[in-house]
Parts: sequence; structure tokens; C-alpha cells
Amino acid sequence: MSDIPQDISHDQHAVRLKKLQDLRAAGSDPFRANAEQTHFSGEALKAHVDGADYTVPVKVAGRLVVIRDMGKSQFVKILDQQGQIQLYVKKDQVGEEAYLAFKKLDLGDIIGAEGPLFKSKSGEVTVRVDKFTLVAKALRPLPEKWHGLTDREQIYRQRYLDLIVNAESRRRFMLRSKIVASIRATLAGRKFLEVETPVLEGVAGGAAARPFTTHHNALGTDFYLRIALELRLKRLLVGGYDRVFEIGRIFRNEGVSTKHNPEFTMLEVYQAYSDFRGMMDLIKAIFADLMSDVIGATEIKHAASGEMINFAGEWREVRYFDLIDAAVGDKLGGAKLSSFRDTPDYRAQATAAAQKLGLEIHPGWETHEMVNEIFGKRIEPTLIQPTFVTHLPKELCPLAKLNAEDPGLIDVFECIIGGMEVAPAYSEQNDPFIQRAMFEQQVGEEKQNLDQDFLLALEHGMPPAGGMGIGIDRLCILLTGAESIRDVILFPSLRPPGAGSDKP
RNA sequence: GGGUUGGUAGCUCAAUGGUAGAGCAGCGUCCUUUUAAGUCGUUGGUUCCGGGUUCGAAUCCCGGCCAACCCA
Repeated sequence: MSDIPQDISHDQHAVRLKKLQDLRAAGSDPFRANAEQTHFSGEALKAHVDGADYTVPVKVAGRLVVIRDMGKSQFVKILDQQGQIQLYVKKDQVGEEAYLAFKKLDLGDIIGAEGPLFKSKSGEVTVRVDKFTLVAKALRPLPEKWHGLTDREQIYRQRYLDLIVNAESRRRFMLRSKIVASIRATLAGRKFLEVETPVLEGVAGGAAARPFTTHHNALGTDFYLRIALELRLKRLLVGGYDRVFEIGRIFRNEGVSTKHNPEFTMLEVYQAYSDFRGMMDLIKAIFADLMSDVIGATEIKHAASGEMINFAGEWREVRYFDLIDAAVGDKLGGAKLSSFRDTPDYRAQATAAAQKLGLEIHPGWETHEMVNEIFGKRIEPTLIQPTFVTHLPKELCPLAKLNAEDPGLIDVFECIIGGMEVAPAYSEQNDPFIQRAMFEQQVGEEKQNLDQDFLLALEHGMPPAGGMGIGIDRLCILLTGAESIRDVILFPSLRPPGAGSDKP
């Protein structure tokens, strides 16, 4: 019966190519055909009327992922954007010729099928196929149906295979899409304008990070890929757009880890005549909408600890140095580390505290870097419930307003959830003199990294404003329970396959 | 950048110095309501790449490529 020569029966690619050639020789080219799709799988499943089999016709389309061949009839499943739906193909129903053609289909082929819905003996809503069309022949076999695809490299490089066979992966990226849509809706509802600003920048400012460089041939000049959105968006505040945001890709030429990808997505939002306290309300509103619209609960499980994170109650608010002093405890003989701020002993005490907490101190570090090491290593991972950490030392951010009572501190918060920094927010600095001084202190000798044009913009007057950044990838890690940033980025950065690679 | 672990059939995995195997997929057979469908038979290997040790290497050693995890 088979026209597949024995010598290629082991080579699935060759077998499928042969089937394609046979189809073409018989005058039907699957790649020139198309199918109608009146229902996604999920919609079709809902469209079935209980007790009224064979009354609702549907046209569905998707990839064959399960075939159960029983001789003169078969149950198969196709996969589309909403998931799987079962089809029942019966020789008596479609006719002998079509049935023979159906038997030649392979797992992975993409087909369209039409017919009425019914409920099978075991209670699964199924399409009884009256007609079907092959619209794309899969020339390569699918990964194994039960274990799916587990090789990390193949999951990332051939994400399409991961999406076909791993339902959890499909669910997670669907969720990511909904998360971003929900945030856009929340901001639009509060009269924020969405804008797009350049990726290619002459000065990479707005954050402390190493940028990527690239080159423009016609202009004969180098550019940096942006490391933050901040300085462009603030120019728009100067320009009179009072509420703006951008959800965009930024690039940092630094290490790769489970929490870092070289390119990642950031939301930055700025609201004139607001401040960091206004941003607290905004992020709570964003999370309230996310929980109700996307998650459908008021709490989620923290993947690493198993603890439930509750978003419904009051969010904790605590000062940075209160946390530091608590973490240091009595390691300084009962004295508070914060009491040494602005004294000549501060550096020595901070070093002692960090060392007694078992942290490695690098000699070149500034004092605030050592203190922040205590925060990053001993405090941040313990803050599982939503927490606003406020009154940070001014060295940690040159773009925020100085605190009125204590100009060594800034009017900001860092929102920590699940032991991860999810969002920093500031009362934005709009004094051009202080801003220039802070910048010059930050860049030191490297004056070419000073964004003069931004300072010029500030001199035209920027309204007081609250600003906030949310790392969308980390937010997705949190909300989807992913273990790594690579599990919420469709195509994470990998080394390009080199000459030594034998991957197809 | 450093350390650790891994790379075997299309996929998921065995094989701890002695004939490279299994399940799924494939190929052939039986089966008109299956649920990882079942049944009988069967094909398929540059063991990531390159050297070395050995009578003999998937396995031990050296170098390289790629990935994951931890650290910086």
C-alpha cells in the first residue's frame, strides 16, 4: 500500500518530502491552499450546545499534534492560539478518497477542518469533520509528545517548537501579552500618553550601566543603544505633555543571568504635578488591575519561597536606613550604622558591618556602595510582600529630588516584591543647577557622558513630577512564577551559532 | 571573567573501559467514539568537535564549541 521506499522509512524528513512531492504530482500544493477559521479552538469548545450534538457548524484550523488512528476512523487534535480541539474523521463521513488522504497526514501538518460539534462518548467536545484541507506540510517531525522539549538551548533557539509542545510556555507568554495590555489600559484610563523615543542615542544617560555602541554609516558617527528612557521622556514633560509613558526595549552591556538579559523591556511613566507618593498610588492601581484583569486573584504564590504574596492589603512602607540598622543589629556593639552618617567614622563602620554580615567588600567601593551591598544581599531578598523602601541615600540616584529635611537622602521609593526590585520611583529633580552638579559628580572626568541637551531642556523649566520605572520582564517573572528571565523573553540573547555548531 | 554540571536515534532518556539500548515519533499490519488509545512486526547512531591514553573509549586525559547553575 505504501509508496514510501523502504530505504528512507527511517528518515522522517525524507518521508515527508516524498509525501509533498506526491501531493504536488497529483496536482495539489498544500502551500498554495488556505482555510477559513470561524472559531478558535477555545471558542468552538464554548459554542457547543449540551444535548444538541451536530447542530453547531464550525471551521477550525491549526497544527496536528495528536493522531489516534483506529483504522476506518481517527481522533486527532489540532493546536491553535487558544489551545487544542479534537477532530473526529470517519471514512463514511468524508468519503474513501479524502480518508486515504487524511491518513497520509503527519504530526505537525497544518490543516483546516469544518463540520458540526458533538460530544464524544467520553464527554469531549469534538468537531466531526465533513471537509478538511492541508494548508502547510510539516517537513520536520515534532518533539516528543509527552515530555515535550527540555533541552534549554533548543527551547530558546527554536522557541516555536517550545510553544507547540509545551503548554506551560504557551500560557506564560500569553500571560505576558495580557500583562502589558493591562498596564497600557490602566495608564490610558488615567490620561497618560504613550510615546516612542529613540533607541539610538548620542549620550547613553538616565542610568548607571555600560551601553552597547553601534555605528551609523551615512552620518559617520557612533551611537549608543539607550540604557534608560528617562531623559527623553522628561524632555516631553518640558514640552508640555503632562503625563507620558513608554514601554520600550533598553540595552545594557553587562552580565547575563537568570535575572538579566542584555536587552529587556522597561515601562517608564512620568506625571507632572505629582511626586513619588503619587507613584505609590499609581503602582498600586496598576497591580490592582493586573490582579483583577489578568491573574483573577488578590494574591500569587512566590515561586522561590512558596509564600503567598498579597496585593490587596496595605503595602508596607519603610525607610532604607531603618532596614539597614535592623539588618546590622548589634554587630556594631549596639550602635546604629545610620548614626555614623556624615561622620568621619562612617566608612570604617560600614566596612565593619558588611564584613560582620559575611559580605565581601571591594576596596575600591564607595561607602554607599558597601551599605547598598548590605541592602542588596541581606535585605532585598527577604522582602517578599510588596514593600516601599523610602529615603534612600542621594548617591544612589542623581535624578531625584533631595529630601527637604535631610538633603543626604532623596524623595524616592524602591518597590520590592518577591525579593526583587520591581519598580523605582522618584520625585523628579527639576532644579537645573542641582541636576548639573549631580551629573558632574556622577560622570567624574568623563564629561562626554554628560547630557548637555537634557540640562538645556531643564533650564526651560520642567514641571514638578513623579516618575517610575517598572521592569516588565521581572514583573512577568513574578506574576507567571517563572524561574528565569529567559522564560518570559521569547527569544533571549544567546551566542549566535558559530561555525562549530551542527544545529540545522 | 571564574567554578560546577551537562551535550548519546527526530524527541525524552539508559548504557561507569568490553557487541551502543528503551519509550515516543517513523515505516508495515489489525482496529469506525479514542484520551500518553491499543495490537503485532520493524527501520534508524559522525555518542557535540579535534587530539591523546589503551588490545579496546559514549565512558579516562587535554583542547575547543554550546548551554544550564553558582560566583564576580
